[in-house]
Amino acid sequence: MAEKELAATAMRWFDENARDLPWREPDVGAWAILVSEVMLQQTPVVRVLPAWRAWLARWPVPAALAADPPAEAIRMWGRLGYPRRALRLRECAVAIVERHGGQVPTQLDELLALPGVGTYTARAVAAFAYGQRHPVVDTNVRRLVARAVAGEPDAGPATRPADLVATAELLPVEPARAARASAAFMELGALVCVARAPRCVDCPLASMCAWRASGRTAPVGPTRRPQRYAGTDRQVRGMLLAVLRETTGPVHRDRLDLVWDDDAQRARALAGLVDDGLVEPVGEAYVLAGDRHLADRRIPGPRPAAGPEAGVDPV
DNA sequence: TAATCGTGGGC
DNA sequence: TGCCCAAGATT
Repeated sequence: MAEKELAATAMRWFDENARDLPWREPDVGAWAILVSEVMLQQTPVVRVLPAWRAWLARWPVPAALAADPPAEAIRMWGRLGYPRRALRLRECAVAIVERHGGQVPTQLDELLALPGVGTYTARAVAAFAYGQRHPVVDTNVRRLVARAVAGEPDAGPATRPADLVATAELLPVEPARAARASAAFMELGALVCVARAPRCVDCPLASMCAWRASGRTAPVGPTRRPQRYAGTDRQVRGMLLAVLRETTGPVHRDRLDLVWDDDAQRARALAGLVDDGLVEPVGEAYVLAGDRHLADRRIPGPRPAAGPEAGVDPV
């Protein structure tokens, strides 16, 4: 009972307060929605907006992206973070061309089988692009349901099957309305029922919120967060990739040496980038994956190559 | 299950 | 300033 009421109230609020996001326009196709969902994985909306427009202007259909080398996708990804997503999105485009005739598949299991598409993204596409009735559970929805329904101050660290079940029970029966309810829950979680300082004063669900009814109990223990960034391999990877991204053609390793002092850590980070398929070694230099054809460009380095360069020959 | 994987803005 | 956090996926 209260469940239906929750969705109905959230949707009424959504009618008046939804942000004007371009991927919510009615004529937006499944590919554009899929691209937005991947970009929005752990990346704020404001940073995604321009990247999404540029990406779709260049690759309006999956086949277009599939036809370009990974390096182009990595560059276009810019500074959105987690560049493996760019790689996977391109692999995703390849899979869509090979397995689905260039059309984003409609079935949940087919979507889940795509590279870089997990529990959340598959359901988001099925619901928002195709109007199917699936629970769409992201961090916002989990937090909102944990508070409003379970009366807890926060959700657990990862999405579990039980989260999908709990959210599914809140959704209206009619598929299109269910999808809209999911969007409304997400928006409420993103704008009102936020993590740090929830704005219960502005929340339409306040009167039916279990957490608020309990007096907004505090979290039990300090939720551990091993998130540090400074000095990690992640930071070094980011700095190395930034240099490669902004350079056309091979970057000599002596140049990459300038990026980070710790030899062992720098080597580890670089090896990781190669291992992930983001970067390729070319002789004594490195390029973004798929840019080996630029190896005949002059490689900036202190020592001009004498004789035929080892390892530069195309395979 | 928990760790890993970028980046930048807000407080 | 340093920490928290943002529409997760993968191993």
